[in-house]
Amino acid sequence: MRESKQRDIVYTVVHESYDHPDAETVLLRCKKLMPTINLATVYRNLKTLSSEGKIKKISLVGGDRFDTTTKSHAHFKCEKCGNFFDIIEIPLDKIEKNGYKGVGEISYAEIVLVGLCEDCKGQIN
Amino acid sequence: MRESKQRDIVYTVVHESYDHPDAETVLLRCKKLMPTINLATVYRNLKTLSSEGKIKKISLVGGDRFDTTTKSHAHFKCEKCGNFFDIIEIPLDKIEKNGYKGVGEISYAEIVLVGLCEDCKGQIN
DNA sequence: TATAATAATGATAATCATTATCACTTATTT
DNA sequence: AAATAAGTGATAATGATTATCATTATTATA
Repeated sequence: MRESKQRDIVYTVVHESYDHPDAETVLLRCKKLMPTINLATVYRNLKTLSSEGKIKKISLVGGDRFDTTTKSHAHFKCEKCGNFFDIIEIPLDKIEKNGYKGVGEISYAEIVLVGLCEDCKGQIN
Repeated sequence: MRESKQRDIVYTVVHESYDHPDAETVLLRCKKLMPTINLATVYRNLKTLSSEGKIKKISLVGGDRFDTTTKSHAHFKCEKCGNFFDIIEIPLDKIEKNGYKGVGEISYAEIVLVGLCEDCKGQIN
């Protein structure tokens, strides 16, 4: 694996974003740092960084999202406004590892809790 | 909402499948019951049934999957062989509902545990 | 029960996210 | 500094899903 300015930029952008951007958004933010950077390069590096474990990919309806929190944590999605954010880490052992038929070993959990965010719950409509 | 043989068939197929089929697989199974049924119709009805809450859509890398278990339950995906199945229901209250900043109300959880299935764990390689 | 109104279908084009290709550029090795 | 090959940019291709639209089928009503 060789160094590349583009890959560094993609990592920096994802690492400094706290809103779980999708690939298109990552591209836009990268362009502020390097206007010539290409969409394919962003996808390529999102994939590379993801398989290296340096960033985390969250598969979601409407496209993948990315963050850099390496610890296993859950995401919350508001059904109403679409707001999407982290919730504090859920320890894996809370989801008992044993007793599930067919499961050998759990390495990580993808947890998306869906409901209403505080703001939407407070609204009349 | 009017009745349609096609929608009934799509529902029946999803309901009687225990392997979380994707849209293409649902189409193939529907064709056994109605050879003229169309892919667009399958997609349309998967969406309709899903927003009605009659079937459940699981967003996953490599395309959406469907099942009819309405109760909140978790899915397990083997990293090695791709095997994908339900694990017994995880009660929502085990994931404490309170104390997460910004979360108003949780209606359901999408939980995918990723790891190795029993068979793959047992293998040498 | 025939007819009108309109929801659903089938066929297919369009869209959207993502991946593949390939000539060119750049980082690293010698 | 030249050789090697990984990485990039531009763009075509792919695969899943959605939109369009003429035709068909379901339901309400005369």
